Amino acid sequence: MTADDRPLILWFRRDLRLGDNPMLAAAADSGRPVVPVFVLDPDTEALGAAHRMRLGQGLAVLARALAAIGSRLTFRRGPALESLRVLAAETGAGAVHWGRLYDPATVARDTAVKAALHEGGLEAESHPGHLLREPWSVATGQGGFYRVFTPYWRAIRGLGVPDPAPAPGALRPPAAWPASDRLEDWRLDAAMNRGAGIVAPRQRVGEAEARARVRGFLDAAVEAYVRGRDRPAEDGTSRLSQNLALGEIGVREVWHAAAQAMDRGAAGAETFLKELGWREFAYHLMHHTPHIVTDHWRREFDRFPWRGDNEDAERWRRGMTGEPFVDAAIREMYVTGTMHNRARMIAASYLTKHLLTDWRVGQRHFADCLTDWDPASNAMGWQWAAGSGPDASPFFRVFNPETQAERFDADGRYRRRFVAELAGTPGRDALDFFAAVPRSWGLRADQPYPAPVVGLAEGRDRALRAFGARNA
DNA sequence: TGAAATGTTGGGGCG
DNA sequence: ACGCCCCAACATTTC
Repeated sequence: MTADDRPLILWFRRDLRLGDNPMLAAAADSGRPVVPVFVLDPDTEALGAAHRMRLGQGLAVLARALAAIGSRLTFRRGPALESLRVLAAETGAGAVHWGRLYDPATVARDTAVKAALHEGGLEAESHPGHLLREPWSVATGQGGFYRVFTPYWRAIRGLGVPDPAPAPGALRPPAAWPASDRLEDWRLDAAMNRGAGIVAPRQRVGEAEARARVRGFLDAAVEAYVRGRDRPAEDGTSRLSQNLALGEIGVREVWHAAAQAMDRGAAGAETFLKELGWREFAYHLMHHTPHIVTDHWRREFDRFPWRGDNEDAERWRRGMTGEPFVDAAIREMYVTGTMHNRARMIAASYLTKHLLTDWRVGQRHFADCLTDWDPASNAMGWQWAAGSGPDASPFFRVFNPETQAERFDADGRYRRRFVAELAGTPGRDALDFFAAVPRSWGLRADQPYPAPVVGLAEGRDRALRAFGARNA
């Protein structure tokens, strides 16, 4: 039997890179013609506006990177299975390969796609690469899964991580390139409205930029990471989340680079590796308990008297709670597309505790506004903040935004950077907030800063009473 | 990867 | 010299 020489379709999803990409390495090794494709699937691409825009930026850069090695990214729109079948028929492809994803909706879709492709006589193969390890490959001594981060971390810390595969120097083209949509015609930034023009230029897009950032971070900021990562006014974090979310850089490559930095004595490298461990833990949890994405992980919170969406939550969404650290956090998100980790904890604690609002209200809003949105990290983070998650902050652990500001933004630089009303002469970022948000909100930089939605002591007491009532 | 209330301790001022 | 009070600093408990 001769080797199959029919083209191989490479279905790109959240792995917009050439290096450290097992699917791509396998395709290059096969020697077969390769047809790279991205399918905009209406069923599963009901994405938040910011992430959707950011996806468009990533796809444009990936298309150029593929062109540079003599290949071409084909854009198709429609249900994934149908689109892949049609493309296979058009190109005479015998196989579809893709990089595995782990959120419940995508797993369900991909399982069905794989079965149907097999049934249609096509080879269908999924590859790892989005994570350091497959979520099911880590188990406790009892054979179960981990519910607490520290033992999980101890378990994976010493395990080997596969070496990154090098980027292929070339991909064999098919006899003829299939027709493609024009990416620009998809208008992936349309849902962001005014925000697109503010957020887009602030993104670090693509594999080359991500890799440069890894190098820069591991050469400098990582030394002060243990403290610096908690100070949102400083450039003390890796800021790689937007790239990891879209797979613009492989997490395994980042892991090895950080491990090397640790070996040469870089102070914060171990702490940074641990953050990659948190991402991994989020996926481990999402695999074993998929309901973490939609329901309280601890079912007893089903009886908690959460407020659904409400006017206070709307003020939170608008960055107008009157609580400076919280508003700075929200406004940072509108302007930059991301939010500092410390700020996320504070904003989330404030919404779920001081405003007693269901964490899913915040989860949805973050999913709509973050360019680095990730289904596992977003769900775990919100449930952690709300107290309803595994290894979570207990519900009665209520962040005081003013105390937090004292500790992590003592000179007020972060708050003034994003809250124009608090700055004598507001800077670019503070003013851009007003340019990014909908005109219908009627916000202006020269209006007085609002009074707090709720007193800190009052909000805290209300949350603690609600928690007490739940237990009664 | 809290915060606030409450408890304990020990030094110094003072009669 | 001694007890008493005050209070800061720290520790523990509670939510």
